[in-house]
Amino acid sequence: MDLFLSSSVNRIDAKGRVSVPAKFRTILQQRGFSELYALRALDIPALDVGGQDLLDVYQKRIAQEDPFLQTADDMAFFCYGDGAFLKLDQDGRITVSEFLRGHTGITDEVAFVGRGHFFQIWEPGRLAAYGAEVRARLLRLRQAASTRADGGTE
Amino acid sequence: MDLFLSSSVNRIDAKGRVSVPAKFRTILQQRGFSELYALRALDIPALDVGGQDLLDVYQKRIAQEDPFLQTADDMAFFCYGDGAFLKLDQDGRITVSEFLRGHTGITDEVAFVGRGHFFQIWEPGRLAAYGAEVRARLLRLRQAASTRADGGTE
DNA sequence: CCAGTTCCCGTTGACGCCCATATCAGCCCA
DNA sequence: TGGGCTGATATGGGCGTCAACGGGAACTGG
Repeated sequence: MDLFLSSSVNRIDAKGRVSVPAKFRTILQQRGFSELYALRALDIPALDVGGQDLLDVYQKRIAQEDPFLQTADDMAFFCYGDGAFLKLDQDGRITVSEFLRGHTGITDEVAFVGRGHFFQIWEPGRLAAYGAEVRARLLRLRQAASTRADGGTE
Repeated sequence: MDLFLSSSVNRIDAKGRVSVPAKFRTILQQRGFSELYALRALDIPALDVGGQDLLDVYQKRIAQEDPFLQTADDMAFFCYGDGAFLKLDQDGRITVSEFLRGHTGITDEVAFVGRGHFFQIWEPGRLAAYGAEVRARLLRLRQAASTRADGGTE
């Protein structure tokens, strides 16, 4: 299976390194990437991480915009300025730089979360809080739907 | 018959493994799956488990949503982030990770419950409590219906 | 020369692979 | 009808492999 799926938490060592889960590394290797592209997510304290293919997606999106308009400028600023390459060492670890810590609040542990064609990096506590939010929203969606179907018996 | 049906309880051994019921394994093998896809259920302390086909169902559902809206994001987060692959060992066992224990409250025994095209994993005690709830709800429904049919004997 | 980084090695614990045993159900045969 | 045989299943445990992790040593750029 070549999808990023499931989540796990790894510890940061004294040198500021953390192991990327082996499952995720395997997927990246299959696609031929030895470097990760990381991007600060817009509205959550997390980073979207993937191979160069993730960057390509954004670049193609930007190419569609009119270069004279502000949107193109904003997008480019976002994806280059708020992005970074993370190098994997021989043991499959990355160094947790200030770039990562600042946006996520990461201190000594990192949560890796699969998102399908990419994955995310979180501070474990914040991830748990966000996960609860998401579940609450989905549950409301579901209840709204079943209430309509029932005709309101609950 | 290729439906997940009936329930059974198996014990977790000292290494944290538990046998998946042979009937369920047979069904999965017939469909050609050697890996299970497990997903934390939204409103109950159980996991929905199936083959990759179960994941496909969710992916198709997500594909219907506008990828730029929050709902699509929530759904993807739920099905990838709150999901995991469970690998069967050669004896048809899975290891009960923290991923399973946290959401279900499982400690030393696991209840497997058939649900048709997938099955569920429960902590036996909670399953019994939930079963009682469900029966009570169905009973009320039935009584309400027969009361109305009687012409309002209240 | 120093700080940060990269390479490399050893340790530890978790997990997968393999085999052994117990329990049970179905079955055959007397 | 009853008793033993047989095969399948659940369960226990030994052992090798690998991932996560810690730390020493070399390297590099300022």
